[in-house]
Amino acid sequence: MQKQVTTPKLDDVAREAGVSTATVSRCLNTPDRVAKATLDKVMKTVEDMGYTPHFGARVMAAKRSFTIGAIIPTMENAIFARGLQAFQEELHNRGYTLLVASSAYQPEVEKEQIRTLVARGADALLLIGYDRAPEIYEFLEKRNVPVLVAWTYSADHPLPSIGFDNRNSMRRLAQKVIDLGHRRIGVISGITQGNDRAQLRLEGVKDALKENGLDSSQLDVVETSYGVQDGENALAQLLALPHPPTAVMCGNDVLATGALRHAVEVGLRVPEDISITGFDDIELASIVTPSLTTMRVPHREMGRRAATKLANLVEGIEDVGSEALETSLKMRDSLAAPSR
Amino acid sequence: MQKQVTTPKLDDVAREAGVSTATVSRCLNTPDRVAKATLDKVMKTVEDMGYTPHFGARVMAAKRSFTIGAIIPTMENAIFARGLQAFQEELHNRGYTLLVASSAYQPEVEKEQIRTLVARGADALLLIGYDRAPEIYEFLEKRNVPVLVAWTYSADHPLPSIGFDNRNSMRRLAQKVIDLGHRRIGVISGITQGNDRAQLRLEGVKDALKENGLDSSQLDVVETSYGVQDGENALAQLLALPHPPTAVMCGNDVLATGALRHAVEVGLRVPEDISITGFDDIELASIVTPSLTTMRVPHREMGRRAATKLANLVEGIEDVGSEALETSLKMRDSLAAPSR
DNA sequence: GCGCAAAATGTAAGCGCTTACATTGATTCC
DNA sequence: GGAATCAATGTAAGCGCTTACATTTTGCGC
Repeated sequence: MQKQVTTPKLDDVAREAGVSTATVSRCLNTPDRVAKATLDKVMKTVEDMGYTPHFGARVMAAKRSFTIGAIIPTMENAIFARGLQAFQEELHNRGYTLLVASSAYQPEVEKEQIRTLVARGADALLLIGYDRAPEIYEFLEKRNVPVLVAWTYSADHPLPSIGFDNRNSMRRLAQKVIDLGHRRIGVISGITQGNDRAQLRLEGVKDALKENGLDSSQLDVVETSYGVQDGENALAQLLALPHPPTAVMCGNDVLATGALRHAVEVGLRVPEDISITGFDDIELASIVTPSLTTMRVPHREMGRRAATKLANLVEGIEDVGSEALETSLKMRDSLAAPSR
Repeated sequence: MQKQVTTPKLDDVAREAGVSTATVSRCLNTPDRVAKATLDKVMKTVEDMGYTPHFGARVMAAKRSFTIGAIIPTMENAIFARGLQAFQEELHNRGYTLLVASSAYQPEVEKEQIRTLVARGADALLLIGYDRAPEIYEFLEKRNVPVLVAWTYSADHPLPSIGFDNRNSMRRLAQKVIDLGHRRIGVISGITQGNDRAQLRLEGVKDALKENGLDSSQLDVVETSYGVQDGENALAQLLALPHPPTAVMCGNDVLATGALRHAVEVGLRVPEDISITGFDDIELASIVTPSLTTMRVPHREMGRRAATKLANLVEGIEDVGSEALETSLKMRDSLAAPSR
C-alpha cells in the first residue's frame, strides 16, 4: 500500500472518521455544536492524517480570509517594529494572520498597497495616521473593509483610532525645553505633507511657544525625510542660520540621532552647546551618546490593543471608538539648560 | 438605477465586455494569448468596473497562492529589516505577496509558524539558516513546498541557499584582530544551539586562532541572546575574568552595541582599553560612539536575490543552486592595537 | 477562392470548503 | 403514549475563479 502522497482533504477525513464533511467542518470551526464523542473522534482523525484545511477554499466558502493587513511607512528602522510585533502576536492569538506592507512614506505606494491587501481579501486594515486621499476611504468603504488608524488619536474622526495625542505630547516636551530656559528653538520635522503625525508634532511645539508668549513665527523648522543622514543634514542647515537654535526638537528619535551625530562631528557638545530631543523612545534613544531625551510612546501596548480592536471590528463585537494611550516624558542626557 | 453595491466578479466583467469568463481570465493572467483588441476592451472594462479578482477563488482554481512566506528570527532589531525589505520589493515585482512571521529565535515557534504559513498556502518559504529539526524538512518535502535558506551559504547542503560564509567572514575579522596584536580575545556569541550562523561565526574565530598558532581552548566565550542588554551583561562577565580579553568579538552589531555601552559605563575607553567588534554592519554600527568595526553583509542584495531565486523555484525556472555573497571588513573606530 | 493550420475564444468542469436547510433520534411534557 | 422540541448530523448548493477541451475565426499558400 502506498503512503498517502497527496495532502488529505476534508472529504478524506470525513470518510476516515465515518461522518459527513459538514461535521468535520463544524468540529474545526464551531466545536461546541458537535457532540463530545464525535468531536474527539474527528479531531483524532484530523491529527492522525495531518490534515490542514485548504486556505483558499476556506476563504472562498467562508467569505472571510482571517487575514488582517497593515501598511506601515517603513520597516527599515525600529519606529514601527515593536508595535507591529505586538500587533502580530495578539492577532495570532485571535486566529488571524498579519499581512504587512510598507509604503516608504509615499502616499501613492500606500494606495497601491491598500488595493493589494484588499484584493487579497484582508478582513480589515491597520493604517498609520489619518491623513490620506478621500478616495482611499471611499474605496475602503465601498469594499466594506473595516479600518483602524494607529499611531495617532483623534476623538472626532469618523474612523476609530488607537494611539496617542501627538500634538499634546510634543507640546509637553516643548514646554519642558522652554522651562529650561531655551528661547531659540529649532525643529527638525518629518515631511508634514500627508503625514498628520508630523504636522501635529510641529503644531505642538507652536502651541507651547504660544502659551509661553513666545513668537512662534520665529521658529526655525527644517522638514526632511526620516533617516539618520537626513537628521544630520537638517542640523547642519539649522546651524548655518544667523542665530542658530540652542535647542533642536526632532520629529522622532531617528532624526534626533542624526542631529546628534552631526553635532558631534562639528565639535558641538550635547547638551552643553546645544540640546537635542527626540520622539518615540525607541531602543536607539538610550544607546546613543549622550542618550536622548524623548517622549516615550507605548508601542507594544498600542500594537496589542490595535489587534484586539481590529479583531473585534471584524467579528462585530461591540467596542468603544477611538482609544487614547499616554505618552511620557523621558528625561535623559541630551537636554539641559542653555549655556548662552 | 442603483450604483453597484457589491464588488464585481469575473462574470460581470465578461458580460459587460461581451466576452466569456475564460477570455477575461486570460487577459488577466496570460495577456499574450489574447488578441490585442480584445485585451484592450477587456482591460478597459476591468478598469471601469474597478474589478479585482477574488483571492481565495484564484488560489483555489489556480492551485497557487502567489504568496511566499518568510520566517525571520526577530523583527525587533534591524538585523533582518533591510534584507526583508528588499526581499519584499522584489517579490512584489514578480507578483508575489510576502507573508512574514517571526520566531523570536525559538525553534518550536518557528516550527509552528512554518505549519501556519504552509497551511495558508505559501507557494514557497524563505528560512534563515539551515539548522532545524529534520522532521520540519520532511514535512516541507511531503507538502512539496520549495524552500530557500538565507543568511548563510553552504555548497553541500541539499537545500539551496543564498548568503555568505559566516565562518570565513568571522575568521577574516579575527585575523585582523590578531594582526593588530591581540592575544587575549573574548567572544560574545549568540546562542549557538539551533543557530548555525552563530556556531559558524564562533568557529571562524577559532580557525583564525589556530592558523596563528594560538591556543583556541583559552578563548573566552559567552553565549547569550541577541539583545543590547544581553551584550552589556556578557561584557560584564568577560571583564570579571582573571585575565580579561583585550579584544571582544561580538556575534552581531546589537551585541557589540551592548558591550560598547557596558564598557563606557564602567569607564573603559574603546578602543584604547578594550577593542570591540561587531558583525552585520547595520545602521547602528556607524551611529554608536565609537563607531563599530564590523563585517559588512550585503543585506539588500541578499534580499533581492532571495526573492528572485524563490520566484524562479516556484515557477520552475532553472536556477543554479546556492549562491554566495561577499562580506567585507569595515574598519571603524572600535578596534585598535592593544595598549597593554 | 479553397483548404488547412494556427490563433482566438467559448464551454463547462471542477478546486475544497462552509452553511442553509433537511433529516434523524432523543428527550420532555401533558 | 404521542406530540412537540431540541440537539446532532447529513445533504447538497454554491463561493469565484482557472483551464482542458471544443469550437469558431483568421490568415496564408497556391
